[in-house]
Amino acid sequence: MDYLKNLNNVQRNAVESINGPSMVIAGAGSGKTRVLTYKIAHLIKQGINPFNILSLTFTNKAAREMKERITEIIGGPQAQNLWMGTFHSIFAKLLRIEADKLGYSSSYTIYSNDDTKLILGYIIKEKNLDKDLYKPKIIQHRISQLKNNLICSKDYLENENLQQYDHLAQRPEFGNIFKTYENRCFKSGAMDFDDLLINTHLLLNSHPEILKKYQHLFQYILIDEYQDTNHTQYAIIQALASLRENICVVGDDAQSIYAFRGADVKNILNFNKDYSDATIFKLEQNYRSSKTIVNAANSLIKNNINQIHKDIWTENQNGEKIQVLKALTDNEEGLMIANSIQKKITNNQLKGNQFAILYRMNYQSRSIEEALRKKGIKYKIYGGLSFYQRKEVKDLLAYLRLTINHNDEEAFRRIINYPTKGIGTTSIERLIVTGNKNDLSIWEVCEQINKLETGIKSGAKKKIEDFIIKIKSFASLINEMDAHDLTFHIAKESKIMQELHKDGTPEGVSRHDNLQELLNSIKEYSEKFISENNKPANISNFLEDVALLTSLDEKDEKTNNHVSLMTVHLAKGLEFPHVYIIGMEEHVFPALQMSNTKEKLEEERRLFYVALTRAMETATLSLAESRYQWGKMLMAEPSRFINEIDNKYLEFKFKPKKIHSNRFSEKIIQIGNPPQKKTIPKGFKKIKSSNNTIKTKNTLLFLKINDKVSHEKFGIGCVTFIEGINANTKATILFKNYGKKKLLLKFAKLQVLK
DNA sequence: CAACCCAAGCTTTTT
DNA sequence: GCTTGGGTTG
Repeated sequence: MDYLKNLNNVQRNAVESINGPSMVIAGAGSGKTRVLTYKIAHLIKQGINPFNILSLTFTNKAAREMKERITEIIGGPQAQNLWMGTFHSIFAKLLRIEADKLGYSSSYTIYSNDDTKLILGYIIKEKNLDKDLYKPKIIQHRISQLKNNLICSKDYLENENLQQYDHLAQRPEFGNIFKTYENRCFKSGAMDFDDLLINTHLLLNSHPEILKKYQHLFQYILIDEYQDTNHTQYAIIQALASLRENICVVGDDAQSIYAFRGADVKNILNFNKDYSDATIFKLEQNYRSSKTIVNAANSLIKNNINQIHKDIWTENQNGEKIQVLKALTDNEEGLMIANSIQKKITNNQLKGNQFAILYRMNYQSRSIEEALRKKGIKYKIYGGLSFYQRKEVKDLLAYLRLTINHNDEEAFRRIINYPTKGIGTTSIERLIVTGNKNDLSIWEVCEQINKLETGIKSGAKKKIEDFIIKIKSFASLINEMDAHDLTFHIAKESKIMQELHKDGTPEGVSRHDNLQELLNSIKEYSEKFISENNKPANISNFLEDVALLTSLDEKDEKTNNHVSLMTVHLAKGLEFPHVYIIGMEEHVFPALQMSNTKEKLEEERRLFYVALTRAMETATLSLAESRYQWGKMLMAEPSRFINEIDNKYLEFKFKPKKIHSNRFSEKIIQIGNPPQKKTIPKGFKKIKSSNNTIKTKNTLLFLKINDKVSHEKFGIGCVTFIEGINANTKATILFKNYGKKKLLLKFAKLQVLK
C-alpha cells in the first residue's frame, strides 16, 4: 500500500473508491492522470484481473505511458493485459472480434477522413450533383454530425425535421448521398471513424448475448477526458456499465474543447443525474504551474458562465508575470519568439525541449519554423500533414489494403492505374457503373468481368485480369511472409519503387525516401510485434494499427532536444516549463468562425485556458499587428482574451519599430501598462503588403451590432447583423424610414452616430 | 497519356 | 500568393 502515500487526500480517496460510480472533476495540473494510473494499479493490487478492466484514454500515447507507469507501480507485467486505449482503437479491436455479427469481415478496412472525402467525391460526381453545392468536406461533416448522434441514413430519411436543414441549405440530395455512402462503405468492407463507434453501439444493442459478454468482461470501466465524449460514446459506456456500475469518469468541464466534433459537455455535467449514487471528487490543487499562471487562468475562465464551480490553487512559487509581446507582422512574430527562446536558453542554460510554441491553427507554424531554422534552434512540429497522409505512402498502403480486403473501393481506385497499367478512366467508370447496377464491389465486378456486360474492350479486360491476379498473388503470401518482407515484395512487384526511382526530381527522390522510411518503420513494427506476441506480424496486423495512429504517436527524434510546435488541441494533457502562445489576435484566437455565438466563444475560451495551463514556469503571449493571409497582408486587433486575464498577472512588452537585423532585434522596450479600456473585437483592415500603406482604410469596418448609423439616402438606422470579412463585410441595417437593408460597407457611405 | 492551363482552395481544431 | 487537382488538348 506504500504507493498510496504519493497521493494527497482527495486523490487517495478517489483512488480507493473502487466500487460504484464515481466522478473525478480534475482541474488542470491537479494530478488527474496520476489518479487514473494509481487507481488502475490499485485495482490490480486488489486482485482484479487486468483483462476485466476497460480504460479509455484520449490518445494512444497516453495509454502507452499510463501502462508503463502502472507497470512501475505494481512492479509486474500485468498492465499488458489491460483493455486500454482510445475509444476508437479499443472498439476497433472489439469489432474485429465480432465483425461477422454485423456482416463485416474481421479484416475490415478503416477509412480515414481523407478516404471518406474521396469516396464522397466519387458519389457526388456519379450522381451529377453540383460540386460547389455538394462539397465533400461539408457533406462529410454533416454525416459525421448525424452519426455522432446515432442517426443513420434510414433514421435521417424518416425524419423531416432533419431533412429540412439540408433542404434549406440547398442540398436536397444529401440524404441520398448519405445512404449511398453507407452502402458503399459496407460494400467496401470499410468503416470510417464514426462507424467504429456506432457499429459498436449497434452490436451491443442488437445482440443481448454479446452485450452480456462484454458487461461481464469489463467489470471496471474508467474513462479519461470524459468532457470530450460524444453521444455515441456516452451510449456505449452506459450500455456496458449498466450491469455493475463500476464506472469512474475523469475530466474537467473547463477543458472541453471538442464540441466541433460532437463532444457533448453535458455528459460530464449530468453524470450525477445518470448515476444518482455517484461519489464526486474534486481535485483543486494544481501541482504544475506557478501561482501567476494558475491565478491568471482562473481569472480568464471566470468569463465563462456555464461551468462546475472550482477553486484551483497551488502551493508553487509566484513565478514570473505572463509576458505579452507584440510584433509588426507574423514573420516578425516568428523572429521575436525565436529570439526570446534563444535568449532564455543561453541565459538560463535551458534545453530546447523545455519549450513549447502553441497556436490555434496549423498554418501559423510556418513563420515560426522559418525563424527557428534561421536561428538554428531545433524544433519538431506535431500534427499537420502526417507521414501516413503522404500520397506515396498512401499509395503503397493502398496495395496492402487491397491485398487484405479486396473490396476496399478507395484502395482499388487509388491503385488500379497507378503505376500506369493502361487501364483508363473509361474502363474504370464502366467497372463502377456495373458495380452500382448489380450491387457489387468493383473487385467483384472484375472477378466476374467475363460474365457481366461491362462494355470494356478486351485489351483493357486483359490488363484488369492481370491486376486482379497480381493482387491475389500478394494475398496468397500474407501468412507466408512477415509484414516487412511482404511490403517490400509488393513495393517491388507493383513497380511503385521503380516509378519513383525513374522520377529524378527532388520530389521524386524524397518520395522514394519516404517509402524507404515506411519500410523501415514496418521493420521496426515487425520486430516489436514478434517480441510481444511470439509470432511474426503480417501486413494485416500492421494495417490494423496504422489507421488509428495520430501525430502524437509518431516516434520522437532521438536527440529529444527540440522545441515542440503544435496546435493547442494537440497540447491537451501535456505540460512544458516554458510555453509560448502565439497569434493572440481577434479572428485567430478566438478564430473568426468561433466568434459569433456565446457557446462557440466559450469553447474558444476554454481552449485558451487549456493553452495557458500547459505552462509550468513561464507563459508568453504574442501577437502581430498585421498578418499574411491568402496572400494579403491584413491588420489585426489584439485578442479579447488578453484583456480577460487580470491585468496584474501580465507584463506588456511592445516593440517600437520594425526589426532590421537579428543582432538588434532582441532589444525590447517596455512601454508600460496597456490601455485600460476593453478592446471590442474589430474587423481586419486591409493594407497594401508592399509598403505598408493603407489601401482601403474604412473605419466603418469596425461597425458592430446596435451601432446607430446614418446613410445619405436611407437616413438613420440601427445595425442588426454583420457578416463577411475584410472588404466584403456586410451589415444589415434597420432604417427608420426604409426598413431593413443589407449594405456592403466598402461602398455604403455610412456615418456612425454616437 | 503527357503537357498544359486554369480554377479553387488554402486557414479551425482531430479520433 | 502558392499549390493542387481537374479538365482539355495534341
